[in-house]
Amino acid sequence: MAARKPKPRLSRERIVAAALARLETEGAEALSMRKLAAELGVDPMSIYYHLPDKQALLLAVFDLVLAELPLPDPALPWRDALRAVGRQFHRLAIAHPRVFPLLIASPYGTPREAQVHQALRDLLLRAGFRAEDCARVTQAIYTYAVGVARTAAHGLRLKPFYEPGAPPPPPGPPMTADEVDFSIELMIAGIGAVLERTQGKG
Amino acid sequence: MAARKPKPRLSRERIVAAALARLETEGAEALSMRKLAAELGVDPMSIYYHLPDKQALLLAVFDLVLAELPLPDPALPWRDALRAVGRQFHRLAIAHPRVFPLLIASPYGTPREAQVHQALRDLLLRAGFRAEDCARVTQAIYTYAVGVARTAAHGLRLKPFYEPGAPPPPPGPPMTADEVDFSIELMIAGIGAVLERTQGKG
DNA sequence: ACCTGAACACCGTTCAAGT
DNA sequence: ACCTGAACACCGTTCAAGT
Repeated sequence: MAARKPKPRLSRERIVAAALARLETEGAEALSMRKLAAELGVDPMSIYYHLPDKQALLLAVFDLVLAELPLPDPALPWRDALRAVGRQFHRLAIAHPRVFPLLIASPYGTPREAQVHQALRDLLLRAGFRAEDCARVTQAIYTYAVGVARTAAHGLRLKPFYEPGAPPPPPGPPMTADEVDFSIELMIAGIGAVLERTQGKG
Repeated sequence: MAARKPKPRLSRERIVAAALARLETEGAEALSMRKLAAELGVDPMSIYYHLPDKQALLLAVFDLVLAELPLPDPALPWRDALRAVGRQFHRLAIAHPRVFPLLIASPYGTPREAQVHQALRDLLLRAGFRAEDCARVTQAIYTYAVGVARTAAHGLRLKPFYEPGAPPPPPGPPMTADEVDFSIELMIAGIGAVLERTQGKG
């Protein structure tokens, strides 16, 4: 008779995937190296053979999630390309409401994050805007995306003040598609206005 | 001879102030109930008489910091009022680079946060915009502020990838005043454009 | 009313060892 | 090469007790 748990061998991939799954379903405080190991049917220290420490594990999870974000389409006019990326990002933030708050709180960047950033900058450069404007606009977009990530996860979150006994609040209500579209158009209008101001473009 | 440490009696205020100071100087991971108690020259459990738990302590710290943010001036035209609040918020975020990442990662709101939110909404209402636009614009502003809080604390933070041995990165480089002003003008231009679109206002 | 101290159920990680 | 297990130095918090 075969073993009930096939124990398909540990690997970096399997660990990171399990960490992501656990994070999504149980929340951040449930993600400990020990519980994760237990779930994988393995000694806590086994994880450390594949990843140096918990911080590295978290960053691997972040990068896995960000890999789902498509890069802006260089064939599209910049407004359309930005709108598409904005919507995709919102979709992702809604899909991973436990991951993004951790991601934006982290002081470390991930490779994928840098890649997306670069792609946005290239998009604006190709649209013909001045290089220093592109850098600043990209920064503004990035800044806004951070905010979307949190708002998507927690909503406006003005009401539920903390009460010691109470269970942690559910991840919602998320930003609606309408609200995000409103925000995106607001940003695009702002970018257009600022860029027209420094050069006759649009 | 008087005691060397006067031990000026424990109080909620003293605890919260010490927590904020510790957070700023030593970073988040150095803020444990035990270390805080040691610094206050007191048994760890003494803190629990004044505050229910660590989460409540953190929220008290957040509210203390946010109390420094002045409300928008109702006498000013909305663009000027928003610009002033934006700059103040950036100044605050720069001044508390260890606090804001925790604040924006938290799922709980604080009373002061709700108060600021309400004041922004009132400002836009008084400016004569439609109520539902005001709500959405306020949400966009809030969303952007969250991003500013993180960018101010960590910068764009695309480069320093995590290395296991290395010490945690310093809190900077912060967003510069120029970059923030660029962002603020971008947002104001966007708000103006969106609002003009739904009604003939400016 | 305000503070203490032992105890409990956890953490992440080091280090030497096993296969 | 890959995994284990004991051990260390921590956590936040409960609970009964002291003043």
